[in-house]
Amino acid sequence: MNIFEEYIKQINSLILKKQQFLKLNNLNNFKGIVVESPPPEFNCDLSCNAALVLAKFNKTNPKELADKIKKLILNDLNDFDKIEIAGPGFLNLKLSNNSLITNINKILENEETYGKKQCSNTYNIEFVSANPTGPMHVGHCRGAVYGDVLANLLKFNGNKVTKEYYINDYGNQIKNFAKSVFLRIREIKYNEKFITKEDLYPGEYIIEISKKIIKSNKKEKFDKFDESIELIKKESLSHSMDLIKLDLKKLGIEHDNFFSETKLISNKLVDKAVNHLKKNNYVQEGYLEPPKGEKDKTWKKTKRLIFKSTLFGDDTDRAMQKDDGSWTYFANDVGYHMDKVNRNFEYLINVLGADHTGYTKRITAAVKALSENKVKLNCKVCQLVKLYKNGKPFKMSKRAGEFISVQDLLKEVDKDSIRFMMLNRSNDVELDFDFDKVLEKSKDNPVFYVQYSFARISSLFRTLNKDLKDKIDLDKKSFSLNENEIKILRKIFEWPKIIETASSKYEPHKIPYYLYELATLFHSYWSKGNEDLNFKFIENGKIKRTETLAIIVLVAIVIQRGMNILGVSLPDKM
RNA sequence: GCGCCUGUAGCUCAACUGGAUAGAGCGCUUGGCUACGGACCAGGAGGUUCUGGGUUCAAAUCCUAGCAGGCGCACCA
Repeated sequence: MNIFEEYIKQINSLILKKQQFLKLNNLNNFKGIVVESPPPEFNCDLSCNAALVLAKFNKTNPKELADKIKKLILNDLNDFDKIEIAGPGFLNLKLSNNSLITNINKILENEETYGKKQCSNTYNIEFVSANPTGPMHVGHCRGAVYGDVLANLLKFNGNKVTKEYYINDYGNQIKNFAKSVFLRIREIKYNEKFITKEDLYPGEYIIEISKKIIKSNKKEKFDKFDESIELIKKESLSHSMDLIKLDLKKLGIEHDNFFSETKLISNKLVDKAVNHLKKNNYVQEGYLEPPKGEKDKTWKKTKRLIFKSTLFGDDTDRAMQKDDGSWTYFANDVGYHMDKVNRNFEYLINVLGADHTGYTKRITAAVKALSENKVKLNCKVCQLVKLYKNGKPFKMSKRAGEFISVQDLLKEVDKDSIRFMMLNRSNDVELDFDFDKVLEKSKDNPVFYVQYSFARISSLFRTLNKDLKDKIDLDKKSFSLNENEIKILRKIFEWPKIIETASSKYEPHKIPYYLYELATLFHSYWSKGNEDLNFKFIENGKIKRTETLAIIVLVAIVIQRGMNILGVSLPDKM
């Protein structure tokens, strides 16, 4: 149920019915006409721009048109008490008490699904996909939470969502990773000193993995790297992925599918994808231009397979093969995305870190080519996270430039705060994450502030000895809302719209912002009781007005739905 | 040189995707509350929305030319 959508339908069909009376030649399919919530200073519930939009297409005076529409609405629809024309021709509508009650009851009766937009599409969200050469660092955290909440959001609306992790377990970096483990094993077993080199991974976790491998392979001698490489690769990858999965679990994230790059190669998915593209002439042999900007002396002009991604909006065509004829990383990814397309997803979403900005065009182009434009791939880039402590840039690393791991972060900050704060910004803005702020129990800390409002509500219900799910009967004769309640109710009406834009534009940050605003209105109402005893909710252990109870339950419902989608807990005592 | 992102109050950011007098938090400042749950609430000051041009009833939002910052710009992954 979405109150704006319901009334725009009614208003539009009324206008259609009375098109001649309104002297409108062109309705332009009602494009751009919306009902929304007006700025608070216009004390009304809904606002509609129909006259403004239609006046434009019919070259008439918007205010006069607004006046006609106003009369029609008051005549034909009985949900409204009063309509005012404001500004250039906005219709500001005030709902009657009866329609307020009807709308409140609708929400109370469908509390589990309030805000849900009925959809049934299939989505694949690929996110995190951190290299399996080590544990997750903070940089991965933002994309992880973003992807997870996006999945929750789309699922809430009834879509089928597959959360996927692409494991880059192929290529040179994995070889170096295995080599590092091998050398650590030699170090432990034969006391050979581990020498730090550029390509090798020195981290503590490598030693842990090495120990585990020694333990599970007591007979193995680990004499030559070439002989042990397969065994080491397999086991260390599995240990490494376990570490990552554990981190994710602690953040409340679980993927549905892990897709291995190695399997992609062994199943010849790349060859299949390339052949598919060749048939359409999207891939052919050719030469690439040397990279512009800094001159690279090692550049050689070599004939190779090239994907014509410029046909699909990329800036330059892309190499599918290296000099030695093997596939590039991109070619493998094309194979992977061919598989996604074949699995019949309607929408693909890739959540990437800021360092992959330059990659999005080519893979988006590839999906267009692979699916003949039928499947939409949307690459969402999460900008950097900057860590602060006490307002100062913060580095926990022993050596400069080393990333702070998720484990380190989790030692200081709980999952709820991490999740909420990681979404408290639009994904394409850099995010400052302050360790101290996040731990504060104050208005400074939005997580706390929202949770606190729910704790207050829970406490209220304990005092009343009532349950949030108890039925509420609103009396039509005596029904009236005070100024605070009407403000809150109007905010509650906005919830479905927040869900709608957050999910259709992939902007989950709308939710924390909204919840914070809702919590503010509630805290404000609560405090009114301190100034004026008339505003106290309870008298002699009983609620004074049923209306208040209903409004508070609505707040609880929306905060629960919202925090549920964010994956943040909502304690009833704090 | 090229691409993507960003530029809004002193600071960190919103702005229903083209709507009405551009809003929050922090900081500054004035006051109130001290247990329906205290960790809050109310008010005040603070703006050329980076700059110039354009599109229209209407621009922070769209187009265009610049400026500034960030991230990238392999046959790495």
